[in-house]
Amino acid sequence: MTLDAETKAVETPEDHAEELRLWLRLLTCTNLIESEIRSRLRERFDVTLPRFDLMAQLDKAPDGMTLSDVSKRMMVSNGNVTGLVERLVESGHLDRRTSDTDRRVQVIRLTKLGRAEFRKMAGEHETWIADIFADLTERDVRELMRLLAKAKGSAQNAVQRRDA
Amino acid sequence: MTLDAETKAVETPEDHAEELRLWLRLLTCTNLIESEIRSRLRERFDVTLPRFDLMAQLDKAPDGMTLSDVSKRMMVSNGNVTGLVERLVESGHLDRRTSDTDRRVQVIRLTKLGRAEFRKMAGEHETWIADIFADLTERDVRELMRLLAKAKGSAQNAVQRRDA
DNA sequence: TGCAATTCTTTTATGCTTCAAGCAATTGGC
DNA sequence: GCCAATTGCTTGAAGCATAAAAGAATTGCA
Repeated sequence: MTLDAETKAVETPEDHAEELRLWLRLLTCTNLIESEIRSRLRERFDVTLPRFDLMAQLDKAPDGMTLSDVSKRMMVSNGNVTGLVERLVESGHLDRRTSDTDRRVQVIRLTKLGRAEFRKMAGEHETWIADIFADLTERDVRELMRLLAKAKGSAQNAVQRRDA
Repeated sequence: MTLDAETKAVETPEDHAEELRLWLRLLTCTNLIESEIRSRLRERFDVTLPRFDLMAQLDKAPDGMTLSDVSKRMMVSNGNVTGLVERLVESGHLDRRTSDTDRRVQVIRLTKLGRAEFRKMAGEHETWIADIFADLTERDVRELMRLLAKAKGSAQNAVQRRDA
């Protein structure tokens, strides 16, 4: 069996068609769900996904966060956060102030309005997700969690290898 | 057991925390891989993922495709395709002509240059994906494929229900 | 103390993405 | 043959996203 596998690996340069199909399926599945969530957020609350995600971060940080913190947590660029925050301050959902101890730092937090709206959205959002995964059994969910964790680890290793 | 479950369902409005965590994991996992692929495409070939995806569609259609076809296949808006195609024609990767039988229709196909470059990129791309999923066993891949298919079906059902 | 390096944020240029509105060509019913 | 509806594409406005450069403030070290 081991010999066979090795022989094959030498004969045909490599067959990675399965992995490729897995990647495509992962991507389609995620995109399908993501675009459904975007639609519902837009329709129901007239809000975009990036705005929702930013508010979700801030909801977990009652004392506020710096723009850098947000940028790291959301895994998006600094410049991106600057613009996003600007629009959310504009609409009254966020409060932004310069830190007392370091004038380079901007601290943002949810306003009362922002928090109230987010909580409302988050509640519905959770039911949408449940609805979307309704056909999966508890066991399916557990297995997916496990395999996705493994896949994520594998991807992180690949990133590491390249960065090295 | 059944009674218990039902009782619980009535008492606590619902607990969908697991599904929510599954969604977040699916999203992070996909984003991690996608951004790694974007980086590599950019570094190695100075090309963006949307351009690569569009060329991938055209590589499978030697006789060309209409913009609408591309738009459906890629699941993006018409206006998006218009701009994408414009830039790829500009750079010499695509050939675009008005259909003989219907002057509304634009038919695009890869140029010789476009095809050559795409083939080169596609080859490396496949090895990147294999590298990214290297820690998964064959069995893991099969299981993930199966569960993602189920998840996709579940999501499609949810979309259907909402559209209805 | 002074100044170089670092850190935090913003700005700029470019590209992707959507939706909505609009234009051009074709089709279908009368 | 005519005209309304449909189809295919483009345009325009707004938002999201990045990388790179630059501007401010702080830190650390000689």
